[in-house]
Amino acid sequence: MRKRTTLKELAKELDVSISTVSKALKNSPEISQDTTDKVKAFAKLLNYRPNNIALSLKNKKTKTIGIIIPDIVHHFFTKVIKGVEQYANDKGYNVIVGLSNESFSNEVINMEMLANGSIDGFIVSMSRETMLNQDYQHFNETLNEGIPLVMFDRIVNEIPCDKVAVDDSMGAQIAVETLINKGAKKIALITTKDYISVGRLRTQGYIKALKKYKIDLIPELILKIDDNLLYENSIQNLESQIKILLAQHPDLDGIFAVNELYAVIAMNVAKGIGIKIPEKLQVIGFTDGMLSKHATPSLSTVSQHGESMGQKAAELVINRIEEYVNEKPPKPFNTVIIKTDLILRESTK
Amino acid sequence: MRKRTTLKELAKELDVSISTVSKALKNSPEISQDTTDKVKAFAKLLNYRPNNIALSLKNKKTKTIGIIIPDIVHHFFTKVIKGVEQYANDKGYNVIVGLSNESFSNEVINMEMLANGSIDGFIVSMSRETMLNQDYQHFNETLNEGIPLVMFDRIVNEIPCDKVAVDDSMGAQIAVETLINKGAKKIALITTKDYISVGRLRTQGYIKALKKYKIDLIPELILKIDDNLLYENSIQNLESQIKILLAQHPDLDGIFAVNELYAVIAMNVAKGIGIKIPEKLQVIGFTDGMLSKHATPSLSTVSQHGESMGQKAAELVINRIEEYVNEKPPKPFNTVIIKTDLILRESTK
DNA sequence: AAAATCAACTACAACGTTTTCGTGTTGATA
DNA sequence: TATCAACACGAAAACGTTGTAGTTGATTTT
Repeated sequence: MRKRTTLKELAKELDVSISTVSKALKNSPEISQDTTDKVKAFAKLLNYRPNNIALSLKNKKTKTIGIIIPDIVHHFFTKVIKGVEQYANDKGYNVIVGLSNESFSNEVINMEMLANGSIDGFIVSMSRETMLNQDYQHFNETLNEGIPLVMFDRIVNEIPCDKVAVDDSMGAQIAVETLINKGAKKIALITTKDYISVGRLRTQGYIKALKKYKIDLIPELILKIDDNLLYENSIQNLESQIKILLAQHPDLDGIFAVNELYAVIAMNVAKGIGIKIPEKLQVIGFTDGMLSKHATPSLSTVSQHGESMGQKAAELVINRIEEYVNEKPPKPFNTVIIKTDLILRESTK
Repeated sequence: MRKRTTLKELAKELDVSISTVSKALKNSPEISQDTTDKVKAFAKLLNYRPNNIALSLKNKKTKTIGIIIPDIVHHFFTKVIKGVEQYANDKGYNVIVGLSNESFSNEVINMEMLANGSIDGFIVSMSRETMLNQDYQHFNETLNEGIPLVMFDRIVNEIPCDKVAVDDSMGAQIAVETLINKGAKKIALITTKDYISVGRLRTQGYIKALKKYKIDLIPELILKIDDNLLYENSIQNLESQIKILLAQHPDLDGIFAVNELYAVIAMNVAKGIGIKIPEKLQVIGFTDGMLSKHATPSLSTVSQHGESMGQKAAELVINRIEEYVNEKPPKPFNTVIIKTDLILRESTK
């Protein structure tokens, strides 16, 4: 087991000073070509590579960013991570992932664990519990310590930082308008409880679309799901609610759901009781994941471009990080809105 | 913007030495109760938290582990990461994620980027290209440098390290035997090219099951998919191959696919040409993800317990890491096999 | 009263770098 | 021959910690 080579070792073997070795490896003009060549050759021989940690300590930057998300087993977040990785790696940054599991305390612990110098900046999507508590102290503390923070998807006005969001309201509105234009007269909404910002915004889009087309809003047609329950229970609960909805409103001809899972479940329930999709009932979801593509019928859905969001978020944090070092006057915070695309498939006419 | 507090600052303000502050915070008996109290109070006031990087440099361990995977937009890998995170966080470790995107050079670059002191150990699932190249030098180098490495899922004998794998062959065999027991006489296999170890092993399981039941192996019934193509093309290619297969073998009554995507696509193609599932054709996949649960009909599948794999892998690396520090004689390497479970749903009788 | 003990600290090296500021040779110039 | 760059290199500080090895001054021991 060969130990890592250090400058000191190279210096000793070559009988020069550590400084000389360091400079030679950096092609400093201070060092003669002769020595430089010798040092480099020897360094290569011993497979020298500088110790990142030492560099981090010296430079006070780690070249890594932390991303904190509520759940990794989720197509959307996974896309975002991919985007972050891409941009970050391009810029020579590493990405360290923390999972909050939708828990406030996990989020706090994770951020504290990383804020001790391990990372240069954060990219965060809040946990459900944090949104519910509305306790943003850990974010503000992070910001106070001068650590850049970019929030995405689940964002909130109270925190002064850069943000990346999907145009939830508009995406939803367009989806619902599309249903209307394709002939739907009575459209149900399957959404989350209000404290989830994206659910709330998508609900607003639904309402706007109805208003625009002067369709009366029927509160009974809005299912607000509490997916705080266990996964299996939550699904069964949703299924039975949809069953009731379809039974009570046999003339329902459109469903808009705020994620693809809800949409697919709705389709499955409807198919189960013999309702033809899209002939009798049209469905549009949100998030263009595996489920949408391979459901039967395949699901028309609003694509959020998670990868772009990730890239943008990474770009924003890294800009802040490198801006801090240049001591420029801080720029005002941006909120970047990523536009959605409606992808039409078989679940709409 | 309040800067991070250091021991030095605390020392200066309190007019004691840095050592005293450090020791007081660690409750050293060398320091009087009086001083200890004062230091602690002041540290709390200034929100002091030790700098991780400095500690890493001093202790020569970073308390973070790197996980390198081919793709993060993939239910199985995502489950594994979750398992790794869980165990690692429990033990006070952070997790840094690197994506190879199935590319050999990305894998190498990512590992080199992290091996420079940023992490204490690796958890890796090889990229497709690495398996194809059979170039494992970067792994061996890592091991030579004394960095523990645990491989999972896509493993290979040539690398002397701990491994975590699914019992691919047995999982597949049981699945195929189940199809046979449920009345299937002519069973097709949809698998990957042979250089993917898991595909190869699952193929072996298929063959074993046929042999056991004395069913002749018909080479035409084995579809070896090259998913090295772009996603969309790859899917279209697969669809047309399945279409041909079903046309040429109208008596086909079983399909075993080595992942859930292939299985779902096969079901969709079959349904498209009017074949009833499971009455006429039974299908079993591999990997228990979202698709399996919510396809119509829902897919019977072999569950690989990704989360357990992740936990086990994390346990193995961390054990190695902490073993190294204790300078114990190295233990022989383990290969842990995680057993699969067959989950029966609607795609089988 | 000298020596030993003790409590409560401080100094310093070390972890691996980078970088600033020397410093000792050269060879050329005045 | 004294002066001065130019050249090639080295010493040391700094990043933030920790732990070992002093260093005090006071108290106890003999």
